[in-house]
Amino acid sequence: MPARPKAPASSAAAAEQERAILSFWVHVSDLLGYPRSVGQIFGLIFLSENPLSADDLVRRLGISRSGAGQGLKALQDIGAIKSAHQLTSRKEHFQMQTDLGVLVKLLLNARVLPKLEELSQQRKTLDLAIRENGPAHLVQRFDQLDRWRGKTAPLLELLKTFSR
Amino acid sequence: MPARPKAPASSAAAAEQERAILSFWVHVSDLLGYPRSVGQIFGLIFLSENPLSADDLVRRLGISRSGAGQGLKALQDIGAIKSAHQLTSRKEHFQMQTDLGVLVKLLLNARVLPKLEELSQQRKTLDLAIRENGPAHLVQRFDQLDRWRGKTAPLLELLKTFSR
DNA sequence: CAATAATTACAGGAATATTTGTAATAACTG
DNA sequence: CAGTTATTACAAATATTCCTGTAATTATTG
Repeated sequence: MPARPKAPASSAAAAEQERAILSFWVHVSDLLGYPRSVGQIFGLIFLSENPLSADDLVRRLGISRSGAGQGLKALQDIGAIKSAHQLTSRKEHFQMQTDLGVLVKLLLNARVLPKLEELSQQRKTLDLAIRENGPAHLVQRFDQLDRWRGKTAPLLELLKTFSR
Repeated sequence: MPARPKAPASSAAAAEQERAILSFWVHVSDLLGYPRSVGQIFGLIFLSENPLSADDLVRRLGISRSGAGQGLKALQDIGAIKSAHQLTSRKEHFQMQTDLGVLVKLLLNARVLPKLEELSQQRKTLDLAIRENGPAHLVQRFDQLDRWRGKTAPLLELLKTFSR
């Protein structure tokens, strides 16, 4: 019987549950535009009682060492995980950020809002230029965009407020 | 002098403006997870005073006929453009949806919300299962997720309300 | 401070996504 | 309803993204 030290209440069911949880985080990762492996890595860290090293991930996911490194870096950059130094080992270990609320704010700030801001800025510039010297039908197009903006701008403001 | 019938106030500047507007829509398209060509196609339709046919797009973007067809289909599916039948030609022509507010709602409903809903459902299932028979440290993880949910759920509700 | 262990940078290869080309289908015209 | 024009479906080609393997760099230990 292969050794499996931790809480294997019903070993098969537990394994299935782990699989489902990994799959959940892979979906989240995908929704946010991160590669599959990033979701898997976060999933394992979420699942694990103790902090994990890059080599742990290599072993359990079958990915390359550098792939693990890249994924961990991405997760650290957005603040989803943080380094947790182990006394017994020299390798760097990682655990999940305890306050996931912070994570959401960081994600909005780092990925979503900058893009939206840039688009909003671009739109404003174009709008001005077109109204200055563009053909009539394009002015009309930007009028349409303005009406759209009237409806969505509150939502954007809310997102911004939320992310502070 | 090559013929250019419409409003060429200052031909070079106008061309630059068109390029900037196309680029804007390509960015929007990318943000929403659509390929580049979809953004370009919508951009041209946005720019054009009159409805455009698939062949117009082929000519002006240098893409293939079937690529144009696929892009147009995607834009129709989300309601960004609509078919506008021309008396003079047998080809199908397209113009942009006049009410872009509708577009935002459609996008939310068709792309964003379903994914969020599915994740939310998955989370609920997992949470229940873990609390029923999972190890203590995982129960704790889901407690953390719950706190996160407490902060983001209102935002989700708002999105849903908004999209109706 | 030499020797070793761990992480990072980056070019090349594998996997995915997008675009094209062709062939089949559908719609219109005389 | 035969001939023509337009659209759609789908396999193959191309481009992009992601992952791996190696080499260079940094950190740690004795």
